[in-house]
Amino acid sequence: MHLARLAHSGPGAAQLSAAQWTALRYFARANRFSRTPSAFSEFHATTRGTASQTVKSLVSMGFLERRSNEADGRSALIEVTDAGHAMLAQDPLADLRRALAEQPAEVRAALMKHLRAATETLAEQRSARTFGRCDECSHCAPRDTGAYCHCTQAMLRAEEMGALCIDFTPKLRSTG
Amino acid sequence: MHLARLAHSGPGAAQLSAAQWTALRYFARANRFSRTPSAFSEFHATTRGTASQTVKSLVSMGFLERRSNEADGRSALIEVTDAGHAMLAQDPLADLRRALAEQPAEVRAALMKHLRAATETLAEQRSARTFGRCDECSHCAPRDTGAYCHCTQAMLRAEEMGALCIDFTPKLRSTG
DNA sequence: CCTCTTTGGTTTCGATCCGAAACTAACTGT
DNA sequence: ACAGTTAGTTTCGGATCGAAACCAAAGAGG
Repeated sequence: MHLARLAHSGPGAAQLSAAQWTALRYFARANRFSRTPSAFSEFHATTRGTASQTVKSLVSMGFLERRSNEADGRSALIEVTDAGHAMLAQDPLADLRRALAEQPAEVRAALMKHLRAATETLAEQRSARTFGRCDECSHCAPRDTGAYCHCTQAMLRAEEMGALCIDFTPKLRSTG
Repeated sequence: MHLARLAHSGPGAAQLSAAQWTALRYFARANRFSRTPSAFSEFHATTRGTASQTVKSLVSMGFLERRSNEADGRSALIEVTDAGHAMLAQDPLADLRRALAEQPAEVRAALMKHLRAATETLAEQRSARTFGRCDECSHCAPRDTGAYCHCTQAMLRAEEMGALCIDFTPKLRSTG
């Protein structure tokens, strides 16, 4: 609702547009299979054309870097630069994060859990994707220190397990 | 976050812009002291000029009606028309409401409570207003079936107690 | 090898939206 | 009466976004 508008009225918000902030956050959190303009366009519920412009603007500002994907000549792999991470430190939504962080841990966990459930219900109605973490995805099978992803048929390192993936599919919920 | 974008990608969303939906919802929920273009501009964290345009467009579409306020010649009182209420029935955010309504009642209550706390913290940092319900406002003193508002110095009927007010001030939280 | 289709991505164009600034009119205080 | 403030509008220019057209690489099927 208007929480988002409120959050974006902060001091550091003027430097980037709302769409640019969202893109920067997305590419900082998405895993290597999901750091493409197309994936971001789905995440942001917009068109590929608009997403392409947003990415282009951030690249020209030096906050994102575009690399070619040798496995697929059409695709591009987007990385957040050092300047991009520095900019993220001034994220106007960080205030909101801090506000939420003041809540006790178990309250936060319950909040996230139910928000996720609502999001999934909504995404299903919109026939849109959900975008979840690898360690909560049904494609992932734990192996050694990391995991094997049956979807991308690749090994994931432990530090990648918390990243967002476009192919996320929720694990079966334990009944009850 | 991107929940809002997702919610707005529904079937009926095309008929009104995001700002217009927000305005329509606001004027349907705000009490009689808060149904003005200025109050909406604060709620939406935008300028009075932009809010004026949004209201004007909705009036010309027949979803809002503008009445003069005899107590203050400058001010305008905005009302939602029957057509406006009919349009609200197709609110793309209604899907989100339904998704949340599937959660158990006490979970919803906890969610609202903590979201409100986060909003208040954030609003304080932004030196913005909070916009809460009259029955949770420190200005309200219960009287008979309604309440007396010390802020506007007016009697509120029982059915007005759930409306949003621009002058909302949270009650003192019970310590603990 | 050669088409057809699909997919990832970009560009252009027009519509819309929005914020800043200038302005009018009505209220308030002295 | 006068200055200062507040509610609201209008205009203008910039930013954004979605639709459509387009290009190139990857598959599919024969």
